[in-house]
Amino acid sequence: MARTQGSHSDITGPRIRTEALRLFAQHGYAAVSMRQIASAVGVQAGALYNYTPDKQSLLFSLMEGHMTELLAAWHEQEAAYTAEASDPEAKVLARLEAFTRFHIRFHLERPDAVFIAYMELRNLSEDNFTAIESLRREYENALQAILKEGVRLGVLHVPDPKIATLAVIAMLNGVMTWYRSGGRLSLEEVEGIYWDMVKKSMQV
Amino acid sequence: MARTQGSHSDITGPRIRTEALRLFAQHGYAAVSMRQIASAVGVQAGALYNYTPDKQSLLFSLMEGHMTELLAAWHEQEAAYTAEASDPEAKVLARLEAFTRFHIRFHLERPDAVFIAYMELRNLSEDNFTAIESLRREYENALQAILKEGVRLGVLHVPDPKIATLAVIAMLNGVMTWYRSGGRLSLEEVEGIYWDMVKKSMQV
DNA sequence: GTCTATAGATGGATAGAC
DNA sequence: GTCTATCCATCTATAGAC
Repeated sequence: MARTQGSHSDITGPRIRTEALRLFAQHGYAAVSMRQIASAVGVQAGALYNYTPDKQSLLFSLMEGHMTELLAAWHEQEAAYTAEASDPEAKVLARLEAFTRFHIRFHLERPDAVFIAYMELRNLSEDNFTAIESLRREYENALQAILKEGVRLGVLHVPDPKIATLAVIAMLNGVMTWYRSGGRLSLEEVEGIYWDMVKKSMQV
Repeated sequence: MARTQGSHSDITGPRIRTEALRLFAQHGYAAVSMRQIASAVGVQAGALYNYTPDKQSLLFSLMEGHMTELLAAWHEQEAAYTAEASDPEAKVLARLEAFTRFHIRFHLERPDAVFIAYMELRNLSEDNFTAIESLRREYENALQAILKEGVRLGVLHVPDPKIATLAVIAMLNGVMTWYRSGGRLSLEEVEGIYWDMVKKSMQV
């Protein structure tokens, strides 16, 4: 994968992120060397340091980018769905369904980023960890707000909103351990099956 | 943690496993050195090789031990619970509840082992990976059999038993990300909340 | 069974030429 | 911006003394 010597700032930057993401997801951050990443990109190890001050910053940047994208995508999606429904009761259920389907779709589209965002938390420095945890909590709070609203309106039965939030997200995350596109079930069917379980698990 | 030179076969062996488990869970297999493990145990790195041929075997042994314990404990538990109920319909629901409560309890008692069994799969050699995956599938099949039986008897509604199995296990595993003993909720309460969700998510 | 010492490999990161 | 070369730390695993 050797490349002619010269300047390639525009393509090398993104390529480093792509390959690092893939390798970190496959082997784990600690098990991947800068030389491996460089080799996958087609440059020498030294060249990586034109794009990241060190390995830790590269990991953090990947995780932060993912979490930021996730939050932005959800806020956009939520706004779209919420506008449709009529009364508050239907609206909160529509938001819950929207969250369920959005979460599955978004995460299945980026299995590597999701994997890293969860598995590599312990390899973040203290400050970096705090920052990522804060973004994660923000996302969880989005779902928790829906559940609380549902309880308030009497359309959901949730003994403990915090636990239910984490339980739902954990359940939905499970889809990534087995789903392969082109398999037995379409994405639409998978979303439907999970939405059925989520909805029923909180029935009044 | 220096220790007087001499023979300590009986205590060093288990101590190595305990400390390796803890360190692997905390920092990840690839990020933990044999020297760190040795230091935690109170011996020099060379001494570890009296107990394991290499680092990889140590990881595998920990994971295999955990999975074997899990299966043995469930088989024992299942037999006990199943005997109680009367008709087949009540029996299958009792088994599902038993599985739910057992899974939560067993996993909360060994957070480190569980964490490793899930997170370090990618650091296993090919053969070792196959062996652990086989044990994991065996455990999943135990739950899947319950769900299928429930469907057959008409007491459970499950669009896809395989997916439902993985969804339930994923949801229950989520408890480990937040539960701390001595916290707001007792283990009994937590089990109850999750059982409520599991049961309802499969209601006919 | 544990120690000390070390071989041999590999890691992150930097310096300086082009 | 990338390369080559390299420093220095650290790693796994082994050898041999006790």
